[in-house]
Amino acid sequence: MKVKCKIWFEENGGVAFADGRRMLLEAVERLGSLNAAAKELGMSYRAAWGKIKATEKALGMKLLEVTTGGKGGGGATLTSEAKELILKYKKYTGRITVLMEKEFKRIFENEKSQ
Amino acid sequence: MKVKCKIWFEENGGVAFADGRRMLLEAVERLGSLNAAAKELGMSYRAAWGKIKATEKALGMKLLEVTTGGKGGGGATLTSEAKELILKYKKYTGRITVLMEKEFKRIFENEKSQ
DNA sequence: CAACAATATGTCTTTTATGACATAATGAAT
DNA sequence: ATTCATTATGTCATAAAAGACATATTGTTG
Repeated sequence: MKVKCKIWFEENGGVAFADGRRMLLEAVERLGSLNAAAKELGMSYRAAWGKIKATEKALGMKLLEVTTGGKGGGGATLTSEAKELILKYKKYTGRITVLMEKEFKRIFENEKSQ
Repeated sequence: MKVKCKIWFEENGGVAFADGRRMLLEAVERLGSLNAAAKELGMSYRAAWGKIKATEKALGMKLLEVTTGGKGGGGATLTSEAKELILKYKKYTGRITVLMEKEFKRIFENEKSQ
């Protein structure tokens, strides 16, 4: 038996930010384009854009700095808020994952500590 | 912003056991009947039964000791495996919840510790 | 000013999950 | 043997989530 965990952030009740969104933002940061990021993750641009918008609305935070037109048609980069968010998110989830593994071993696999 | 977490157990990939199932099992233990437990939780017997069956299959573990017929029509009680499972589950999730709160404060609210 | 590649949205379809309905089967008690 | 409240399941309807399709907008570059 394995233990799993999904960690996400909420603001006033609504869904907000979890691992899928984090990967999407990281891909945008790396590729400089939401369209390219969506392609890389195998999802439609429409879906990716929708997730970003929903997250921005839920957290009340602007995530992408966007330009349209121009050479290459435009692009998107992360706001500093977004960068800080994914940094803290990764730090947090990494730490929790370690703690969960440790506690799981303690409670479920080390019978004598019951 | 708040952090949320859903913890569940898996066995070979499938869903298995999380908080809803735990409450259902506890209600069965208290009431001696799956039917009564379902009523208490405001779900249909069909749904409750389906969840139990799915969990038993996923974990490869018998959860309910069942009798049909007789005075009162029958009833259900928890197997010792089931009792042990919810005990450990509660212990585990309780511990993780505390740790998550603590880490959240440390990473998201205590700026100087960045 | 026409072309281009990306952002920006509305809408429709498909899939998936959840719950509702109906109907057996059980077996002690009467 | 009839009754009764429960377990046991198949099937169908409904709701929610995810994805597909189409189309407009933008603004620099050639």
